[in-house]
Amino acid sequence: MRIATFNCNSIRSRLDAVLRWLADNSPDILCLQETKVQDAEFPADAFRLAGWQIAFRGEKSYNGVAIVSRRKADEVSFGLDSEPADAPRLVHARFGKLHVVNTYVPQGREIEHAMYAYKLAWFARLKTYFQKRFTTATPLLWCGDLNVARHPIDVSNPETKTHHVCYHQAVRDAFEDILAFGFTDLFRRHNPDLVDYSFYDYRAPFNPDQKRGWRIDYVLATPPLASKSAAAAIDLAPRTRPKPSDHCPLYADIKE
DNA sequence: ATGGTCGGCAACCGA
Repeated sequence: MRIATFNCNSIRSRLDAVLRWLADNSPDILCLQETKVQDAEFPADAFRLAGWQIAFRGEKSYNGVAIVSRRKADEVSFGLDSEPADAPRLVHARFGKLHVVNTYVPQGREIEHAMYAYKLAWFARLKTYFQKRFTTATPLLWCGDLNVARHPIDVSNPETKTHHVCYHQAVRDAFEDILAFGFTDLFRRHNPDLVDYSFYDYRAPFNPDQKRGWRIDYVLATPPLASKSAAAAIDLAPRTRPKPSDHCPLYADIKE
């Protein structure tokens, strides 16, 4: 089976790009982030007409997550179950024994901003969420825009990014603390030395060789699935199409 | 070099 994740930066604006990516890549499950639309205005019919099931939760202008799937989920839930109430940043779906958690982690704005403390707390809350529901024996995939680069190889010019909210030591530590639950970073497992990014800031447009970016989107798997993982890659194609995206789809192939 | 461009939405916020 193929599982993928894509921060689409507005599902209405990127609808054609997403449907084309689905048709071209035929994933079983695609996790979307930053759909940026209220549920009543979500273009669900376009997915259903193309043969896809979809579960979504969003709000006006910001955030929003969705899970597109060939098969209908047996169970869907939304959000962290702890206080304070959170923006629509998490959707969980179960397909038989397989659990998928799709998150859009708070970006954090600035190290000194309250949103960065919120981001660090969000990671801690997510760890509790996983610990309460799952064990390392659960076939579980954690996907999404996690707004953190793990290692120097995962960001261009890392020495200049140590005070950035997506590479600061505290957020990297918070991420590793959740990975220690038992997650394997499938892209890095299959491409141990490959410099490939999943995000390219629109504000750095003179980037023809894709040399300035970040690997902040992930497919993470617990041992029962990591052991069956066969390949993982970032697809740069949507960056060279008529409506280029800042994030790139990332997918992993797992043997049945 | 400390900028730059998007998307939503209708002024600027967020990334």
